Amino acid sequence: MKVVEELRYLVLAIQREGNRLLAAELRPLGITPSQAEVLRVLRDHGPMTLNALGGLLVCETGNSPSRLVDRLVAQGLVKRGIDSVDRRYLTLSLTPEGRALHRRIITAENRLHRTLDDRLAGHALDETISTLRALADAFPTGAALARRRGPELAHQEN
Amino acid sequence: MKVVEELRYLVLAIQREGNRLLAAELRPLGITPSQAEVLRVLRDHGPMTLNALGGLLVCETGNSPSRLVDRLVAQGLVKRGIDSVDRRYLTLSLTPEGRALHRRIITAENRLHRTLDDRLAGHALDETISTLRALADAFPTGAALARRRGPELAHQEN
DNA sequence: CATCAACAGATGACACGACATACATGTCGT
DNA sequence: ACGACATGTATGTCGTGTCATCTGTTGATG
Repeated sequence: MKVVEELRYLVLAIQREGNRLLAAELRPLGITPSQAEVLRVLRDHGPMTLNALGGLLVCETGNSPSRLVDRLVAQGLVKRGIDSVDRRYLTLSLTPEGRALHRRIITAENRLHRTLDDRLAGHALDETISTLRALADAFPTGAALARRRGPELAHQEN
Repeated sequence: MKVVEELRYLVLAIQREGNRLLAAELRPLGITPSQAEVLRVLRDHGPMTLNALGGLLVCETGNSPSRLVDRLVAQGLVKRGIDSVDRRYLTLSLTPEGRALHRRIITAENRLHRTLDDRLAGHALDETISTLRALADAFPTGAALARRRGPELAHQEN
């Protein structure tokens, strides 16, 4: 089995299991990992339009996460306003309930991170991270992640 | 952002984009990445039951990939027989069409692998692979991958 | 033999995730 | 002002992926 192929399957396996573990942690909160990512981005990067949100999400390639947001609005976690000067734009922001839930999400994610840290004990992650970044940064969702890492470092934002 | 958290998002981004690229390569063949994995496992590990297939798939945690197989049967790529001595068991095997398609799948996957190799040029993958294995092997689907790497090395197969 | 537990697989329900397309709103050239 | 075009969002469709539950078959227990 080629090295790059094993890498592909390892990434697949880890993503699946990580997602399953996180889903289990989040289930008591009534949300999914993708929904948690939306809340997190809205929390960290203030009110924004649907397109801008899509550009910061890793979990969706961007077309536009209308339906993902729909469910959060239905749960009262996100407020969807209409921009008054250009009515094409939405203004997405967290409701107080969304902000409160965000704190519990952090706790749940931290439990997952402890689990992962335990499994990774004894492995230096620097080289792994930099290798994976080299792969990811060339892709749109990898770029989304780079934007979230440090907006000040990103060039040519649209 | 914690290191392990960045790792989680990198894995997510790479899995998504890798899947998208592979899906694009496979689209002309009329199958999806998950379906390709089934064909590959059936090809490499002979006829088997649905449960055994589930145990070797990374793309699904195993409950049982009935519906995944359904579509392959509907396309005439997989034959679903019933074990004559115990009618609970299926006997899944490739049809000649499935075998023929498998060769074209290999070609498509190789195109993806070349793309990934290019992006990874200059990065030594050994440490990355071993770190990711440490993470994956503790999980069921990671164990599936380990079984596919070398059945002779796996202990306590069920 | 009757019953029941264990097991293989199928199915229902729900939320993604990707793609294509439709709709609504704005902009710009003439 | 009008009409082509661009842009932001919504929606339809399809194939997963996960969980829960159901059905049918076998085998063990009495």
